[in-house]
Amino acid sequence: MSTGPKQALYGEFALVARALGSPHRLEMLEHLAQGERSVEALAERAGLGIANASQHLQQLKRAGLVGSRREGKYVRYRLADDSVLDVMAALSEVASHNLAEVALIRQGYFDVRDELEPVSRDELRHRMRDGVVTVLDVRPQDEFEAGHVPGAINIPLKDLENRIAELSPEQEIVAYCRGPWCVLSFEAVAELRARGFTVRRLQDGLPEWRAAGLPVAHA
Amino acid sequence: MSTGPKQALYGEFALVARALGSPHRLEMLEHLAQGERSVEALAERAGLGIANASQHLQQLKRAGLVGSRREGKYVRYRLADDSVLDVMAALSEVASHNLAEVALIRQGYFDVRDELEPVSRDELRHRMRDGVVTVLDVRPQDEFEAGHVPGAINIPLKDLENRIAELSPEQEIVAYCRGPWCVLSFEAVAELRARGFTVRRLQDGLPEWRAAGLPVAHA
DNA sequence: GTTACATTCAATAAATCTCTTGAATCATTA
DNA sequence: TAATGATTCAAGAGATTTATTGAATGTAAC
Repeated sequence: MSTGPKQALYGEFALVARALGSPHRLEMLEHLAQGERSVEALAERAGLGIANASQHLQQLKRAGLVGSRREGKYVRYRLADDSVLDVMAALSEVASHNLAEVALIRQGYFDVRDELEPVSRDELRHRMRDGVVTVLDVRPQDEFEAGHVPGAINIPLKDLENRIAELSPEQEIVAYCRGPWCVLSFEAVAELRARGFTVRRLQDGLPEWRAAGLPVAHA
Repeated sequence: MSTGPKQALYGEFALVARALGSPHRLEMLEHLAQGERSVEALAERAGLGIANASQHLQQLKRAGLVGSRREGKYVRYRLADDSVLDVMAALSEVASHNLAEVALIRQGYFDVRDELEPVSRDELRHRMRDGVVTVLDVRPQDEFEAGHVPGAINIPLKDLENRIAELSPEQEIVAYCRGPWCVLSFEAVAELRARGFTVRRLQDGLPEWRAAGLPVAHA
């Protein structure tokens, strides 16, 4: 009595959820959201062995979360489609609302609660049109070059301290990075605030900006 | 070198996803989306032992997906908040887009592809206002009484064959049930179509209707 | 208080998942 | 053709998850 279509659907959905249920795989997905990546690149980012990373990727593939194509010696993996971004964002929402640990981690960057509030994509577009905001992309340079918010300047987080002179203290700054989970922008905001800048985070990151149909500049 | 805030966040998100990664737990969540339920009721629905169901529920609780309160001898579990509905819907989206098995199961109910297209909540509201549609709730009676789309009539799927005379063959019917995964409405649509009715499914189910801020009628 | 009942806890075996290792495959380059 | 490099396959040890069982806890009814 167990295997009607209902049970079959539950089984398929559970397969997808289980594929999302590993920190390493989530980290790989977040990087894949920035663009195509080889197995080797993903393995290095996630701190995994090549064979291990390959197995994780195949699990993601079986769950329909990623696709791959061979390009010469390399196999390039990519996110299956934008609905994967949606499920990642939904996961982040649930965890942020209902897990005290997540709220604590996020708040750990700031003294004042209000500073956590992100800027919406719409609001940022209006401010950009009025020219009253500096958009700061704190991702590594290669990710910036593969696509970024038009008009944004790129200072990777680890260079921020050295290159802080490039930022004008008079204009409000909006920082963004990879997506709703990416802590780079949290750290950037915390550091810049400590130096007296007016900074906020953009809601989510570049992948969601692109998925919302907004323009993306390429270097 | 492994436990920065980034890794901690991945770990929390993975905890949530793992909790979603079991067919039994997903089935319990779908029932909890209809309203509060005791451990016993959930165990019976999912075909589990009491102790086993209790453990699954505690796993959901640790992941922040459900809450509970004691009411006399019973412990009533409930969905933590509406963001849980979002993540369930997002899971359904990914699976439907990217897993051939899911598409096959869904299409298994129909001959013609177009009949799969659901009616959006907005479209249904307009048709209801014009009085040109019968809204059919195919969930069991107790779930209907706990809350339903105003004006809907309740014929549980298993009674549909006997009570088919209650439906007017002239008016279009829109059927709904528990949510994006619920196959009751699929089966109802298939059966009614076979008998010459004009039927479509509502997008998602009652929990999503309520979460969208639309009115809900009680008993 | 004692009894009955719903739920949780604790302990265990079976199943599944993860990571490592070394060999196999597939496409490029010499 | 041989050699190299990227990825996948296959097998096994270790850790985690699941379902079962029986005992413990907490609440309501007698």
